[in-house]
Amino acid sequence: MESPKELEDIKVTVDAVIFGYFKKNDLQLLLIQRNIKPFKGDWALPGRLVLNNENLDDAVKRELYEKTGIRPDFLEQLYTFGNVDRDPRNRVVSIAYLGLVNPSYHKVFADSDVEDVQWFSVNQLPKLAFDHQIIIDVALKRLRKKIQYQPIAFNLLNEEFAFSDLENLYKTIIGKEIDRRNFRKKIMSYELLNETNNLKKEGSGRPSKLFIFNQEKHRGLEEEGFYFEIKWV
Amino acid sequence: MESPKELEDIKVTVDAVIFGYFKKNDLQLLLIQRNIKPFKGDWALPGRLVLNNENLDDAVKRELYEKTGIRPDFLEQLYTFGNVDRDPRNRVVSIAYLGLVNPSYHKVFADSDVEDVQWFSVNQLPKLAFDHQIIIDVALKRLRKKIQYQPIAFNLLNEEFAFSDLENLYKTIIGKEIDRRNFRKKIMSYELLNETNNLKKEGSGRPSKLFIFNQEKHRGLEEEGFYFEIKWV
DNA sequence: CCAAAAGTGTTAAGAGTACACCCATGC
DNA sequence: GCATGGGTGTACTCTTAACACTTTTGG
Repeated sequence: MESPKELEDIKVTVDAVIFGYFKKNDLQLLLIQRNIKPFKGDWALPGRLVLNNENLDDAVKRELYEKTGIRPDFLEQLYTFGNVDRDPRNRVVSIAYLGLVNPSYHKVFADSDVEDVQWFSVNQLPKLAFDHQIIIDVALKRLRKKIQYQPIAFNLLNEEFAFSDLENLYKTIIGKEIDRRNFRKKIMSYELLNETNNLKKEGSGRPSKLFIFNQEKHRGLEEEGFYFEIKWV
Repeated sequence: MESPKELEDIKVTVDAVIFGYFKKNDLQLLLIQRNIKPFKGDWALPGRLVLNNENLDDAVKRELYEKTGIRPDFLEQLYTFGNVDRDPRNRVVSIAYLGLVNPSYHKVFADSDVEDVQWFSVNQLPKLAFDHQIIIDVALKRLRKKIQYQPIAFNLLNEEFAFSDLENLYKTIIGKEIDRRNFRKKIMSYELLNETNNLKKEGSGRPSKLFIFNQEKHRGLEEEGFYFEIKWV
């Protein structure tokens, strides 16, 4: 029943979907341009084969840092893509990760074995290699869902951020208008933001107070079984 | 920087965490007894190497059917476990799946390359091979969470079930008491249960009406962006 | 003083929670 | 008629949702 052709010879890779938030309405995604076949010249998620002696998480982190200069503030496993025909060369099973960074804290560069590294707006992605468009769709869906029950969006903002930044970030990711007053009330009710003495003055209008997300307090609450939730935003 | 030792030679497997609900308070899990080393004689999740020409999902389904006789009603990818030292023989990356079945619809048997197949109460598991206890912990956590926002628990019940069965199932999985009246009101408010004309008469007490979960209606609502939710049950 | 963005409170409707008695059956 | 489990309603509290004006700054 088993022909030799069916014997296992499967490559294992990791791929990373890294989101960065630039400014109002601009959620971007980190892509690399391939300089080898197949899909040479096309854009793809950063990723590579997993080495024998490295854990999956370490493999993604290293790959990201070495090939693009990024160390994401948030990184978690997304889903594993393993259909038979995803790569024309070999059977490849890829463990995809979802990461969040504040791009202003990380300067990206292209490693020598990559043609280029660039941020792309999620609304204007180039044609992607392999099944990477599907992976990105899954990642976006997860991100949209997850910011509603876990306070992970802060990883996309500056350490000190204005409340309107958070509000715009949520609007951008969810793609809906939200009621400013109710949103603020809800977020504030969790008492997870520390107010700083600093103000953001930018363009016209009244300057805004800056806040810092209190990671320690959040971890504490999480252990007590607390759950963050923003209903339908 | 790369020694030959680091070159990739990784095996890819799938493992399945299959839950079955027997009766009040008895959530069980399907395990097989290994008859080869390592961990010979120990119990483990059903699983095996993925063949070159089969998708991951197909691999789990086939493995389950061939080795235990089960075709789960609900099956989804859980998480991928790939730490370096999970298997003493080789580097193995395992894509774990979470499945739900009604055990009375599936008679289990042990395939020839397996010592035995058995259901175990989740509260009384034997010592498990590899890192399978960790996989099970992740699966249980996911199940507890997921029944609160997706109506998947019905896959564990008979097609026609009494309301109290559902209630006990939730109590068993979540491990908390729930208010019968409020629970019923909430579930009924989704209008996803069709009442049948049949009654369940069993032991003493008033017979109970039997219901059927309306899959089609649920799929329809899901497409409209409907979300099922049972708050903290 | 005008434009722009930040900051703020109240009310009405809906959802969640707590709680106890009657009903239908078997023995 | 009693023991067992099934079936049901109401009042209170808390959360959500809708909604608009004042404040602070720069130009």
